Amino acid sequence: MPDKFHPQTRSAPGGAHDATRRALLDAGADVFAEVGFHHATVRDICRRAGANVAAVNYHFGDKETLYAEVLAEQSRLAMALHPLPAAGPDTTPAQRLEDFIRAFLQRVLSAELSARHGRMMAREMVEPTRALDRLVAESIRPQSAALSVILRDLVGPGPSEETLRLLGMSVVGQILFYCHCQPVLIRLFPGMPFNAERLDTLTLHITAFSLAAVRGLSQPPVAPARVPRRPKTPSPPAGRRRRS
Amino acid sequence: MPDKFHPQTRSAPGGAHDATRRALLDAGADVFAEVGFHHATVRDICRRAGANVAAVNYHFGDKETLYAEVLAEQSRLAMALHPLPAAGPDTTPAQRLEDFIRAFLQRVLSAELSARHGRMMAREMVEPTRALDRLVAESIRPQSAALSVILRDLVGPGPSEETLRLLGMSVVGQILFYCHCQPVLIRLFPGMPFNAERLDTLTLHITAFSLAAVRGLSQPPVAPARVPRRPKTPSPPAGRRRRS
DNA sequence: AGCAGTTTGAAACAGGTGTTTGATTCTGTC
DNA sequence: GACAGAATCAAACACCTGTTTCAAACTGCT
Repeated sequence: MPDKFHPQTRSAPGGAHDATRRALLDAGADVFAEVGFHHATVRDICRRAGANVAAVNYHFGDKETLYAEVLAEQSRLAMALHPLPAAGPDTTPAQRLEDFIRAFLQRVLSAELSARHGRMMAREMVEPTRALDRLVAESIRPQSAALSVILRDLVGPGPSEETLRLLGMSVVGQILFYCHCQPVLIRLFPGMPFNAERLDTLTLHITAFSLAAVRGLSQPPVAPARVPRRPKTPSPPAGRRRRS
Repeated sequence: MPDKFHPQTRSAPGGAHDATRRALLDAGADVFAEVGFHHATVRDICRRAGANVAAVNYHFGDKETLYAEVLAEQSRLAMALHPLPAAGPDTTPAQRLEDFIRAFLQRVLSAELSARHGRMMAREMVEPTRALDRLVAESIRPQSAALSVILRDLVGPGPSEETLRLLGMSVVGQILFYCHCQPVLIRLFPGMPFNAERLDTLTLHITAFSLAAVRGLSQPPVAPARVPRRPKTPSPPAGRRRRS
């Protein structure tokens, strides 16, 4: 009466049949990354996989399960291909921050993976599926924790956890910008790629920017030219309404 | 033989009929922001607008034109409600940067507008429609230029245009993070809102972070502890492949 | 009131979607 | 070689989508 059994349920890995299963995962990765979950049609995926329309439902139960499987696999793949380099005891926090930023950028922009992981994540931000909860638990939260450790080493014991979170988001925000805003970047600076080609430039810039920021914030009163308080209009819509 | 005339083509603004046209724009804004262009159904929009299914096609020609109109209007609205405060000659660059960041955050997170503009922009990043070109030309490019002017005043004439662009993207990346990554933030830090409520916190943090960064980068050789070069493994896939 | 033009409404259309079906082929095992 | 189970296939199903149709209601004139 409930769902039927689908092959993926049987965890038996030695199955001889799963050539089409693999083909579906690969085709699915391409299609989902290109057009997103809802634009993707199982007919298209099956065509590219050289399989029948019924293949998705036979091997995965439904389209959404295939999607979740693809997303998880792409995430594992990106993480395996571009892991955070192990830090020795002599590795400075600054170097570890650069490593973190470079690995993160590689994972989301990587040309080898056609930036599939980054694109799928960006889509997941805009219309989250059930797969996101798993991804946050298994991948994002550990990364967030790793970044917090690095930042803590940089800023010392002073700043609160809350401050540390904000610092982390400033770093990650810079990274993800190049992943999430490609359509605008292409239109705003045409002919100037902000993708895997420029990975090193971006890594070094974001690292330098963030390090300067963190160091500047850690030793607060450097204040070369304290801004002279101006009238300060905190009410936003007060601006310029007076043309009648 | 070609398209029929649709009311919006006639620019006559005084028309008495456009109550349903307005209702469609309003309902469309809600629905498009909530579920995105492709998930949105004209039936749903029309139901909320208290109009017939045919209303969208009658008043706008098709769904995509309605969408473009809604997007443009929301953009204008966000810009009008949270304009960049005019800067007097005595306004410091630092203050102008804060103004820019606050206005930007307000536009994308604003509760008054239910963050509609920000959400629609985020979706546009993931699956751009034709409406994006217009938006870049009319709204994003001017904003980008305004930010560049502020940053130029902060860093002086030294840094290249290219560097200025990177600085700008670091600032905007931090801002948009809170707009684009809400689904992750909610899961990662539940019960801790990173939305309009915390607008002031976010503004001050991003401003302080960016100012510290820009100042640190402008006077390069502060270098309190130059990182000692470590072996530096640049080849990413060298990791751990050896299990046979 | 009468009438042309505009605007609505219910219903239908045409096309695409994920999924299911049931027969057919393949595969490994006795 | 026979046979059970797994895997594939073409076809159909059920549903939802944007859009069209065309008659009915409404509107502002004269």
